Amino acid sequence: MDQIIAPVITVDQVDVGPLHGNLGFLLRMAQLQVYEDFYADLGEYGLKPGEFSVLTLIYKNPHIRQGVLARRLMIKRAHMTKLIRVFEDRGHVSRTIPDEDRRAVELELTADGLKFVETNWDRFYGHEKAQTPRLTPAEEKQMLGLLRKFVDLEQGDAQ
Amino acid sequence: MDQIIAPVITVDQVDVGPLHGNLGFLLRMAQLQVYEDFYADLGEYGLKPGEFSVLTLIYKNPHIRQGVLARRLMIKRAHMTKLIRVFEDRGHVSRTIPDEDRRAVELELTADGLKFVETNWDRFYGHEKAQTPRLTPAEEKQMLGLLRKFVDLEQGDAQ
DNA sequence: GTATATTTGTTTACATGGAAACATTACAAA
DNA sequence: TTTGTAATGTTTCCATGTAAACAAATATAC
Repeated sequence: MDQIIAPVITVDQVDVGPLHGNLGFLLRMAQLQVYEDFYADLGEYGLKPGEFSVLTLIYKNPHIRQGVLARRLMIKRAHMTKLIRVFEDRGHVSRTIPDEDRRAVELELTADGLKFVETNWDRFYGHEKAQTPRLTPAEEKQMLGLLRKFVDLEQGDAQ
Repeated sequence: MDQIIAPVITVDQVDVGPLHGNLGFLLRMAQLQVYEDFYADLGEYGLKPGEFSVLTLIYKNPHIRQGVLARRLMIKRAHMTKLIRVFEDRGHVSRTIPDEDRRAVELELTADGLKFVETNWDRFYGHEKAQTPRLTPAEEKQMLGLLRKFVDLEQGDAQ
């Protein structure tokens, strides 16, 4: 007796339903894909996106306070404490408690930290170019602009 | 003797440098903001974005296999195992091992799971509307289209 | 001035998610 | 067949990130 077998759904047949128009879902997927590319390229150097962002902001804003850094990168203070401790242990970042406000902590790159950032700068920020072009250059520019507006980072131009 | 005090950097004065044009960074920031809104609205109901996505896909694709679901949502198989176990314990999802391939697991909503999805559908997918409009409707539509193209989900229409 | 509230960073305990090794089943080669 | 290889899901261990309670310093109210 023949049996009716339900067809097996393959990945590209999956009906994502309303997720098709869901911003949170699409942002998450996009981010995962970008990170995947990132690690495929740079994983071997032990560079991580979040860590390098932190160092970049300290590099660009010496004496920035830990809480300001955390808010700007949307990293929780509790987590920032741990991140900074690692950098301090590596000798890449120094912490100073300012006299004006002895609750705060001001951050600075050490000489080693500076060297690390500068030698890895291109490897890190030149990275986007290498990717498989999922969007045309015009589309990518458009998307970056929309994202900046979305996250309220429209002011000023890039480095 | 007067002392020269270095000006304290505030959040909106932070120079983000090349992160200004960095896709990974902007995507991450955008995603964090969307999730923040989401939890502000729906946190009290105990709904989580990832969980509801899983249920939605099982709802829209009954008998989908666990691995297919994982790949589509870019969730690692190891993690999917844990997610599905929770749904099973809650009585929202049932697992079946098909005869055609006894390694696989096919997923289905239980009656309770179906009820849960349907009663929470609007609360979940009607959510985007309520947000502070960071983008105009036209810009939002544009962004969704670009994101879909970016993540290769262009085919088909929503819902 | 003193009391209260807020800000800043840390600690601790927990939640979320991934990597690697594994067991089982299916497939391919000979 | 049987022998090796790949696919599927699970387990264990670890990394990343958050929540809540806390300590210290500052700001605010009276």
